[in-house]
Amino acid sequence: MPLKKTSAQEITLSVIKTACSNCNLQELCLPYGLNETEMSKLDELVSTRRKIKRGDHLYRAGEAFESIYAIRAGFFKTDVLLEDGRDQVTGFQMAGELLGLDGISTEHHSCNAVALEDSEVCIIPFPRLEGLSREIVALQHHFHKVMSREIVRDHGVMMLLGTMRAEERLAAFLLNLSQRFTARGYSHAEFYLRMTREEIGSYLGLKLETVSRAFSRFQEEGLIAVQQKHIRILDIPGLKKLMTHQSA
Amino acid sequence: MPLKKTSAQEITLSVIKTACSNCNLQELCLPYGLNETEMSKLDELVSTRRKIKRGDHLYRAGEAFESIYAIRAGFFKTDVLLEDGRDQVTGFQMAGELLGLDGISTEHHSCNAVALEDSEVCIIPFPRLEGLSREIVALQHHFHKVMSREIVRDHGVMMLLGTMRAEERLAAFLLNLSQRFTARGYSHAEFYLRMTREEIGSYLGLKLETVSRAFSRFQEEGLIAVQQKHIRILDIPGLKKLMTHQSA
DNA sequence: GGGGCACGTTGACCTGGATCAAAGGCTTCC
DNA sequence: GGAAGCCTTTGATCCAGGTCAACGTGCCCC
Repeated sequence: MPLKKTSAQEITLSVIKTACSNCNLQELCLPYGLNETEMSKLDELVSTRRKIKRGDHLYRAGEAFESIYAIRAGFFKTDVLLEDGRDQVTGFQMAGELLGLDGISTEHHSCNAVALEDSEVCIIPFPRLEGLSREIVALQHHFHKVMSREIVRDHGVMMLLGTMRAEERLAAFLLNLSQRFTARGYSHAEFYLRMTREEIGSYLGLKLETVSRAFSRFQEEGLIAVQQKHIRILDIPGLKKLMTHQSA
Repeated sequence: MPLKKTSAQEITLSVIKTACSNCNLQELCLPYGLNETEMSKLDELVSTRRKIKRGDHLYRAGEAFESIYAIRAGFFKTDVLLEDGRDQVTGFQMAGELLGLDGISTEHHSCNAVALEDSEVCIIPFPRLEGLSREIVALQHHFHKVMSREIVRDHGVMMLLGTMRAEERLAAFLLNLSQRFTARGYSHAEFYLRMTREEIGSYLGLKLETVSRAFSRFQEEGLIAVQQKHIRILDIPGLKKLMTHQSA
């Protein structure tokens, strides 16, 4: 149901629920820093949602690029496929994060986005976003920051893949998840992994067995408690130390 | 020497030389797709240059971010430093490419940019670029594409670091350089490397000895001719095959 | 134009993580 | 509720690339 500008008295519960101006992810997502008037303009733009079932694709590499997506709820992975069949997970995305920025470049998506649990995204038609960000300085600037942040994040992953040993990579991965869950108001010490050992390994440039062994080792050393996908982090400073101090 | 707006008859040779509208890198750089009027507006913005000597920094991690830079001539590397002293080269940049996009995110540069040969950059004050890209749709759109391209490039490097073996990485690296030199009108088969084996290794997540051995191996197999920094590519299909076919 | 030094090559050996293999536990879907 | 299959763990072995070491080379600066 597409949504038109509404006066105050016409606002229904469902409208309230679907507007950026009422979204509790504002601070993490695209609307960051907008005033009320600006926010309501953005509301008009971001009016449709899409639910994606666990295991389904939000988009696939090669498809025409039309929109970016803000994750309203759920958890995704993005991955890239090489001609010879090898693939790699390039990232895991959670609520408030944007998907699809890779597609702007060629006007075709360059990776696959797959839901790792039942999820919902806000659809942001890209040409209209460009239009609005010509009007709203704060939106333009924040969008640029978000793209830049993605570049910085990728440099961090390159660093991880290029210089860290297996256990350092996994420690960095867990600390990163912990920090992102914290920013969303969840426990920083206890969470369910949405992805398999193989997907973690793919992201970290390791084989699934190595990931599994590293988890076991962390458990032996009292750094974490693992049971399958359920993780409890017991010693954050310990993990940090392991990450930086190991191979000086 | 800062440059002010000039009327037609005031234009000197040095001004002509320094304008985007007369730059032969237009097609690769920021002005791509602009009409004449738009180009002249961009000329006003991109009015100062800076020369950087081999080995000098264009900017350092932590410095306040104010401008992005378009490489007018020369060759750069960017690298990131970890607290424990480990570092990694995150990219090599050549004429027509932009530097500094990582700084938008936090308003501080997140990596170092170092000239690998005597170089010259055009300084593009970022707030003014944002201003102009609110006026010029084509500029806005192209800038978004450039940032997105950087994200896609980084995913390619992650892929390389995460899934490829040493010789595949080096083959991918050589083919990428070859293709970028070609786009700039240089020979696709013969070039001087501006970086050391150690810098190549850092970028590719390998040790310098491994890079050196891989070069020797390629030479034995007749794929390339190497003498120190001078490279001649003899068998592009061979390198491509090696890149994809190896570990299927 | 010569001396020093950073860069590059090559060899020998070692090791972290890949690979191969097998068995046990969850989840999911009839 | 039961069975099938996926996911995970753990062990044994292997090897690509790292590490250590020594030597060669060419470039740059005085």
